[in-house]
Amino acid sequence: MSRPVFPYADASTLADDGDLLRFCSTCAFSLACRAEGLDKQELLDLHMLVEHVGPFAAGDHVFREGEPFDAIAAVRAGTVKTYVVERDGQEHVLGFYLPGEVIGLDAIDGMRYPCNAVALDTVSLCRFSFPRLAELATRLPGLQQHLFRLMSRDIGKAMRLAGDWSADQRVAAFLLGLSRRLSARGYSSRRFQLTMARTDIGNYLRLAPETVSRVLKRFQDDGLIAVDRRDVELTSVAALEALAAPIRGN
Amino acid sequence: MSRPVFPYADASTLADDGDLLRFCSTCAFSLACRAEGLDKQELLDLHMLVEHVGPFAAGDHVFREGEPFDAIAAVRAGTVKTYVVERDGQEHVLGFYLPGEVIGLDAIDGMRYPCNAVALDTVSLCRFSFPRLAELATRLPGLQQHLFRLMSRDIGKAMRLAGDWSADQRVAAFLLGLSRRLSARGYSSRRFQLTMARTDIGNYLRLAPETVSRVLKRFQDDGLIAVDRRDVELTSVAALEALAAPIRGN
DNA sequence: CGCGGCGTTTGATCTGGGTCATGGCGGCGG
DNA sequence: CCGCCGCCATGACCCAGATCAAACGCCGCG
Repeated sequence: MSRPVFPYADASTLADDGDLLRFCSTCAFSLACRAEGLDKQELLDLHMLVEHVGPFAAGDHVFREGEPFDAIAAVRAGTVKTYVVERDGQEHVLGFYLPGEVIGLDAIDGMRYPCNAVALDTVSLCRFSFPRLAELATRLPGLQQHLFRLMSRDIGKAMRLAGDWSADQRVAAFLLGLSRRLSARGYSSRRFQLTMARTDIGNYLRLAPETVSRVLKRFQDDGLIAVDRRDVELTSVAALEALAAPIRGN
Repeated sequence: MSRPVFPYADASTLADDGDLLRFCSTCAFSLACRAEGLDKQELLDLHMLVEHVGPFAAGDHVFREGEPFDAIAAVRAGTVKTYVVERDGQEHVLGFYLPGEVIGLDAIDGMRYPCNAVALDTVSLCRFSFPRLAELATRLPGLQQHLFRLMSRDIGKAMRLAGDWSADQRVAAFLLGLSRRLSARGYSSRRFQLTMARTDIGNYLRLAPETVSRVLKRFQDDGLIAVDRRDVELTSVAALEALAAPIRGN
């Protein structure tokens, strides 16, 4: 989490709202805050405390379990995986974070990162010092509200994953979740790459990697998807949604 | 959530810190804020927006899924269960909330309660209007920080429950979690009552109620606990902790 | 171009816990 | 005091998915 840093020293030179919007879109986090009603000056204040860090190469760690917490980060590009290692050496994947999503929120309580975060491909981040962000949030109610929403959303998401769903339901919900999240960031919702290994998917969904393979194979045989290695195409979103329906959201 | 209301109209009459502490202890929420560094005046501000609601009788609903969200609540006495009902009628327990714990945080994102909350015994609550609480939090950094921590903690808790633990591990962690949370509020950590039915425990831990029964029986045969109907005594905390170790926290 | 390793696929077998069925027990109302 | 009803316990059986085992590509490297 300490890397080449490119703070927005020139933030005050923006000319008009068009500039501002383009400026914001480099970091999804502030875009979301814009939706919460922050005005131009407030967004500039927010951007003054962003550090762009990265790129991280696949396999690089963004932070490690136990390190002191000082910042949350929004993914700007790439995929981040968070995980813990059980005492028996078993890896336990907590989440995958795509562009626009925020990592580190679970570290606020405890003031240490409770898990490891690793880049799955080439990753760039927007880093926000949390003390400074919290301080700013006392002056910008929209920012505070955005933080509350983000955290509230993560609570709901984690609770949903905890259900006792079947392997089919889990995999279908996982694929649809990726699809939805990618399309929200402008990528195709039908075709995309799995940036993570089958083993990672299994460790995330609490399934053996063999089971993930088998389910994907069966989905393909049944015409729900087309898989080739890490490339996926959803060929029957409706059927997937029927399977995943009970796990709303994700 | 609309019930007899007893706002703290007389908050400003407190004489000294002893009074204040006793005053705070009626609501664990503000006690925790006190630890975050709120001073006397700030605590009084906080108390001005508390509403004591209840009592609710066993089976009464505190709120229902889909209702508009306007307030979070700290449990003052009793146990609250939150749950959702799947489309197939299956009940899915999301959590049990003991005195001092806060319900409704998962409703901030979405502005509607995403689940039902029901009293398992006689329940009293401290209700905090969320818009007013958020507004106050912009003026009291310690309060904001406390809210961030609470939500961060819930994220971690939900993620831990999502692991693929064995029935023994789940039940052991559940018992220890209750023990720890109860003792934090001054109750015995060795002997306590299960305020929820076996079915509820199963729906929370993703186990069939029969499995809960069997595991409790085996724990008793192995000398880890003594169970009689809803009364439990932990007779070998060490052994339980060895089982539950991987599920740290709870 | 051949080699080696890892991620993945596929098949065979095993098992933890779910499901179904039955029976006991304690509490409450009549 | 009796009988009903909901919760709990216990046994028999079954199945989804884990585990074990083996072979197959894809890819980087010498």
